[in-house]
Amino acid sequence: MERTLREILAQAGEKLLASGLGPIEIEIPKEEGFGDLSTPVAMGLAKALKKPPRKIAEEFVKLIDNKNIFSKVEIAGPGFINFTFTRDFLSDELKRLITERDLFLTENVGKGRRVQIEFVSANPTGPLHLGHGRGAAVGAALANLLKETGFNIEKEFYVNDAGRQVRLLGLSVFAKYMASCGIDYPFPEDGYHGDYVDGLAAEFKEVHGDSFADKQFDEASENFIDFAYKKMLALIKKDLEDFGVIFDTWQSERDLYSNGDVVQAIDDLRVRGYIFEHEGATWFRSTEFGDDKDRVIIKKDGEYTYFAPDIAYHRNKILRGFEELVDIWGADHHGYIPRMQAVIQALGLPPESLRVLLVQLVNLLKGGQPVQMSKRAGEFITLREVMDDIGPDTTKFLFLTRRSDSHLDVDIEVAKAQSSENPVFYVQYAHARINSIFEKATETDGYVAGSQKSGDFDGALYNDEEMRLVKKLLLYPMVLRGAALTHEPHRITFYMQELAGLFHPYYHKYKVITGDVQLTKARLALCEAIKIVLHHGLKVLGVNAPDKM
RNA sequence: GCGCCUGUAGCUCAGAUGGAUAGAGCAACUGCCUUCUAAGCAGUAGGUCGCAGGUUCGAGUCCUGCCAGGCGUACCA
Repeated sequence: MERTLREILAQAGEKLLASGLGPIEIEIPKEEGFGDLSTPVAMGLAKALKKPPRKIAEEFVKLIDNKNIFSKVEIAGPGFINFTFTRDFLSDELKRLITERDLFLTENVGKGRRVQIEFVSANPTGPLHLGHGRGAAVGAALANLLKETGFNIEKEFYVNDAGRQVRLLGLSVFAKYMASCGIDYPFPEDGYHGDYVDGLAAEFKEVHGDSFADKQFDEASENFIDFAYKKMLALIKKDLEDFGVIFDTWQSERDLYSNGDVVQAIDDLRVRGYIFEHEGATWFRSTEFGDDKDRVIIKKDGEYTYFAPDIAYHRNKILRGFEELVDIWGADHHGYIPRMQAVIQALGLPPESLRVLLVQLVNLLKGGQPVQMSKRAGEFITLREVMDDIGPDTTKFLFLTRRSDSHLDVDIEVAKAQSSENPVFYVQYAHARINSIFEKATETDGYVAGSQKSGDFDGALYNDEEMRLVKKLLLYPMVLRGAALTHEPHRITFYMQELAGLFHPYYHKYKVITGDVQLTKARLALCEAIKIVLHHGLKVLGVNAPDKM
């Protein structure tokens, strides 16, 4: 529907102005009286053409072809052009939706462009918490969105298996292990305190006995670090799998060092003239690209800062051939965006090659009271706990009903209590109900199972409520496209709720299966179309579309 | 101090690239199950879009200042 209008308007635009108008804005009017779709294009041209908007709108309307698909083209308000489609056109579109299915719902805007989405990338030093879960839900949904709109997507988890944090984990486990061997060993000041650390120490002892009891940490560090972070990584992987989030690749930070990527990346920047030495340290001149200050990448003591492997990692992504990089970070890392953007530009790429999506941390409440979370003290609610309590579908939906950069309060008590009246069930229920109708229809004489898929029905039989549903369905491709281009999966969530919100009252008011064969066929077709769209939307969100509930 | 994000109904949040009379869910109250699923439906309410200016045909949306909350501002990760 919107696609057709977009083409028609573009043609008219070329006639109006030889240079064309560029992308023409198409809106969904707030009121039904304003037509099915609308464009404010004339108002935007008023200044350039030095004519009143309504006058421009009139001229524009004259240039529009294919008028037969509109039942009304109206100039309204300050200069809106409102389009109302004919029933025949809408009915044909619905038939296409039913027969072409996903092909009709999706539009190839990506044209196979290679995009990598890196998300979660939690340190393998403990279980995933709720914030990671939110990142996982958003990243997976975004990946689905972009896949459905023609992008070539790879999902990657960056494993911070080098550096201070995993070392600290190893040391924490070492201390607990020593204690369990009856040896007094000081627990590291910034060590990890969670129960899982005790678990790791116990497991280690089970495997190795007390054969390490006479060792210093420096002698045994690799044993402990490797053992601990690999266990944690396996746990993270399992949590994500159970959450329904599967990664294509897992990139190890250690490999960046052993491959020589880190050294090469710095050499590369040096050749390009963005590296300098100052007070014994090696710096990256990020101010060249708008960062507040230059950044150290090799410290006075010869150690790399965390920034060095990050540079190498992003360079590595580019060398792998990705045309666009999406990083999903916790909002507390927003301060790193300028320096990462500087890296991208220093490597010769346009700044828009890297898009950083910030996911706000999740604020956890328990019965209205904030729960203090501290990873170091081992006090935090894990994704696992919430997922086990309210289920992966509800958890994901919850994370996806809000813009990713908005603060999110999750009251764990409320989330549990509301598990049966959560919006996700509202949407899933619509899907299940339609399936139930189909089951009933196949039992009824005259309706062969799946016959509604042929698109053989008479759209003229639809009443107002049904036409409203038809139009809503035909807007889905536009919503999907918009959500993909803006990287905003929550738009799909809202659309899903709106669609279900039209279907349930309709279901309640009208019987689909009636004595009238033609009417029944038409209604089954409409239900089929709704089911197709619900299924597609839920798939994008990573949520199940159950046939029974 | 400086930078980024947020401020919309009692609560949680949408609001599309600057468009027409600012929306939904939850919570509250009242009704509806011999019917294709009551995880549903129908009805009832709520607003100085943080405050003050500005830009223009038009501002919740853009700009400036202020207020409030969060985060960041390391040769930590």
